[in-house]
Formats: sequence, C-alpha cells, structure tokens
Amino acid sequence: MDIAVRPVDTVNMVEHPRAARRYHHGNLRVALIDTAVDQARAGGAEAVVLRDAARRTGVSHNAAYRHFADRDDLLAEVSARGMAELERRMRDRLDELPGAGQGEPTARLRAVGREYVHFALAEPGLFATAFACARPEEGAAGEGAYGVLSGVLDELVATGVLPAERRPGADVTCWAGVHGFAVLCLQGPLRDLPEQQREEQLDGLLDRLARGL
Amino acid sequence: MDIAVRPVDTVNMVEHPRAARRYHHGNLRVALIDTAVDQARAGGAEAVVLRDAARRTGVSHNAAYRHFADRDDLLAEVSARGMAELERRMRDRLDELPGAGQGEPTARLRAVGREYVHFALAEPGLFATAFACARPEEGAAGEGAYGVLSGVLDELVATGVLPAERRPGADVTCWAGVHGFAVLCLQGPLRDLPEQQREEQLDGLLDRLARGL
DNA sequence: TGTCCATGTTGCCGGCGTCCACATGGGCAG
DNA sequence: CTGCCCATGTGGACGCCGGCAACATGGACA
Repeated sequence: MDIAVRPVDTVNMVEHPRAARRYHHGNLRVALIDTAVDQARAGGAEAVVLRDAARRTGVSHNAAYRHFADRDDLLAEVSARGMAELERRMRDRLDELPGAGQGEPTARLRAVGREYVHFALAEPGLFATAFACARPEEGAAGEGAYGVLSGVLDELVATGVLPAERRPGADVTCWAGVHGFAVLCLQGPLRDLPEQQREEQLDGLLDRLARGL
Repeated sequence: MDIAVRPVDTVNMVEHPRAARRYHHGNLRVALIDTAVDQARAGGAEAVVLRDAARRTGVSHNAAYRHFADRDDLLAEVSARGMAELERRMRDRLDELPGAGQGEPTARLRAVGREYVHFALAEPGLFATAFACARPEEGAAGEGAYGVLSGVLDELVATGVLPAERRPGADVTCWAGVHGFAVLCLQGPLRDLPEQQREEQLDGLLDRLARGL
C-alpha cells in the first residue's frame, strides 16, 4: 500500500478514522494513482484504464474525473511516479558506493548507467510509461534522473578524469546509450537475449561510453 | 499510392481491370496495410484503428478479419513496413557515399547513424510503430537495419580502422546510442531542442561513439 | 443547527475490437 | 457453357472503454 514512489500528492492527504466504506473516499486521487501504477507495472501505458482503475479502487467510474481531467492526465501522474522511482534507484545505488571523488571515479558513472538499465528491465511497464507520457514535464537542470547522471559527470570533471572541454554533450551521449540499450532489450532486437549475454553487452556498452567521453 | 516500402505482400496482387466498386476488392490486404501505415505515420501505433482503416479503404469493418487475425497482426505488418523503410533509407544513404573502404571509413558509420536519427525525426509515428510491435520478428544476422549497421562495422574491421577484437559488441553500442538519441528527441527530455542544437548533440554523440569503439 | 459545494453515483452516448451468421460472385469441374 | 463452392466481403450484436450530464451525499463551516 505505502509505495515508496510518491510525489507531492501525499500532501493534504486526509487519513480518515473509519476504515469502512464511506461515500467520500478521502484520499481517492492518490489511491487511483497507486492503482494506475500497478496497471502500468503489469502492462505498460496501454494497460492504464480509467474504468478498471476505479473498479479496483472500489469506486464508480467517473469518480476519477473529479481528480483528473482525462486519462492522459492520470497517465502523466503515473509517468511522474516512474521517473521518480528511476531517480530514486539511481541515487540509492550511488549512495551505496564510496563517496564522490574517491575510489575509481568512473565506477560511479558505470553504476548509474547499469542501474538505469536494470530498472528498465525490472520494471518494463513502469519504465515505458514514464517515457510514454506526452506531457512536456519540466526538465529543470539537476532534477530527475537526468540530473543524477549530470551530477556524476560533473564529478568526473571535478576530479580531473574528464577534461572540462569534453563535458558539454557528454550527458546526452551517456543518457542516449543506456536508454537505447534498455529500449532495445525491452522491445528491440535484444529482446530475447539471455541475462548473462545481456550483462556482457551492457559491460561493453559502458566501456565504450566511458572510453568515448 | 505506390509506396516504396512494401514487403512480400505485393506478390499475388491481382490487378482487376474495372476500377469501379466491386464486391471483392482484389487487393484488400495490401490496401489495408497502406492505410494503416498512413494512420501510424499520422499518430503512431495507437492511431492504427481497424474500423477506421476499413472505412478509409472503402470497405466494411470486419473485412479486415479475412486478412489479419486481429489488430496486432495488422500492426505487425505496419511495423515491418517501418523497419523496411528505415533499412532502405540507411542503404540509400550509404549508396550516395564513396564505396566501402575508400574515403574516410568512419564517415560511413556516421552517415548511417545520422540517417537513423533523421528517419526517426522525419517519421516519428512510423518509427515508433516499427518498434512498438510485440511480435518476435526474425532478427537474422545481416538482415534489416541492424544488418546495415553491422555491415559498416565489418567494413571498419576490414579496412583496419577497428581492431578485430573490438568488433564484438560494437554494433550493440552504436545501435543503442543512435536509437536512444532518437527516442530521447521524440519523447524524452530532448523533445523541444531546436534543430541546430539537436544536430550539434548528434554530432557529439557520433564523435563519442566512434572514439569509444 | 442548517446550508453549500466538493466529491461520488447512475445513466447515457459514440467508438472500438471482435464474434457470428449471411451474402456475393470469381474460378473451376463437369 | 453451366452450375456449384468457398474465399471474400457485409450487417448486426456484444462488451468494453473514454467522456459528458444530471443527480445524491455528507463534511466543513457559518
């Protein structure tokens, strides 16, 4: 129930005392997003179905329209959840490593890249939905999963591993590499690759990306 | 009408003399795929709608079921068309360049990569549909767009530009890089990048990919 | 205590994918 | 040339979906 991924919606959440059924749900918006996230996990964006989500949440269809303009609006929330979860896993992975600037600096870059792909493979539906949303979300610098990657590249510059003049564009290349690899594994020609070979290919990709920086 | 992209379906195409309406269409399968490709071009996979395709083709709904098991089956044909078109454009682009092994060898690699991205940006709906299909199509070596890329990398080995021991995995890295870049431009954080900056980023990506090989 | 409006409900519409029974007529056997 | 057959196309029906509109409920606040 208490999912780790959860943006601002939790604010103003009214925890009602009576757990029994009541006319006013009290927290329907968040509950619907939770259900929709489950749908997306199970079958990607196209599995997010308003009527079914309402049914599962124990509420009538149309109740959702008090909280979301339309299906795309709900989908956008699911997308945000997916993005947030991706970012969280990348940050968590980095936190497990020795602090920034010590140990092998490129190890942190490899770690975020690997975690990115692993998340996509572990949660294919949520990953796809995170990017399937057409809403132009705010891609502020330093924010989101993109920001995590950028931060690690900045560390590489700070520690002298990456020449500063090579920094511009490096984020796009790394991001494109791991994202493309993930997509190819999910729905492209690398779909049926056994796990071991996939890891080997991923290692090769990370090698080449690092070498090309 | 006579679209360049067209797989084996054209075989056994019966060109009837009377252009007027007739009970039996004579070439419905291909006509439906043509219409579905238009739909995909305009709005991606989710815009491929059986009833609407039949309507546009001047035939009743349900007629399609004589030629396709279900919607996914039609979608798979559209996907094949998209893949074939992508491959065709990449091959055409290579043919415009000096022959294999002469001139700058890496120029051919850059050319296919650039053409890959340009196709995705020029035909976003078709590109997305090409990869959105869940059907495990035969990814035989040397076939399809993947094969074009592989061929160019083989040329690099043959001309001594790329050490043979570095060849394994190089195709996956390059493919992932350009595919990821295309996807990020279509629906990711690079969506609203103006064309000039996009080309600069693409140049940077190709630089780094080549350097990392 | 009484009212109001945010929230949830029922009912409806058109559209879609898909199944079914039926209609048509081109091609082949005789 | 004639008549039958089955591949192909038609019309209708069902259940599901997204999305309106009108109505019901009851918590919050005066």
